[in-house]
Amino acid sequence: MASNPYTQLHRRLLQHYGPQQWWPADGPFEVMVGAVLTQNTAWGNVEKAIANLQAAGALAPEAILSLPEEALAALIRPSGYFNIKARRLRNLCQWYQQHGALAGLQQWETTSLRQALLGVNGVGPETADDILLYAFARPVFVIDSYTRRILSRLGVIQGDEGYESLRQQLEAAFEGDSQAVSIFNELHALIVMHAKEHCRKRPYCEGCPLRSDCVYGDQ
DNA sequence: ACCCAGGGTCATA
DNA sequence: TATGACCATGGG
Repeated sequence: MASNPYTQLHRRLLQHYGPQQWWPADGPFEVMVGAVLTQNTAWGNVEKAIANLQAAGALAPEAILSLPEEALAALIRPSGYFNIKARRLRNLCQWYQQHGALAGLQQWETTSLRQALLGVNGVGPETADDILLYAFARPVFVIDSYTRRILSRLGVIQGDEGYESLRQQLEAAFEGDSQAVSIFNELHALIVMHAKEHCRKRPYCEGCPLRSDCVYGDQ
């Protein structure tokens, strides 16, 4: 297996934090719901919203679609942007049902599935890739602001690359690796873990695997 | 009181 | 194509 800055980052983070076993959800559909709800939102708030949906028996596409949008919005209120996200959840559920739910969608090729997801209003690149990787186990790397930040700080990237460009760069680094899905799964999760559990609380991560490379905050 | 969080869309130039 | 406004709750 090739050694490059990305495989090294994966190794360093994995050794320090251990396997993350993402996505924190019960099944593919719940992954999809979480992917929409977590848009620009702290995960803790998403958990509350999902708990509300669960308690209301609304953690299924039919249930969500049968709910008045206003009622749906009320349930997901803790996750913020609740009016917009209620509409986005509905869009996603409609799309999901129209294409034969999980069984139907699983048969699509990754590229087609990605394009179709991006066609849903409210599903952008990152949300689509969350769903592809964590709900459909496709070898797609999720680029988020943390990834951009860390790679930029490590000097691996410029920082102003477009989403597609970055994604393909990351995926190329693991080209031919039969464990790509598993590695992409872990690396994205580890990057988020690293950002959440360590660097946000301290300017310099004491004992963190990125050491002095890891500087959060401005500049 | 301020800042940010596991983004995305839409209107404008 | 490239900015800017907007969406909104909750924790540090």
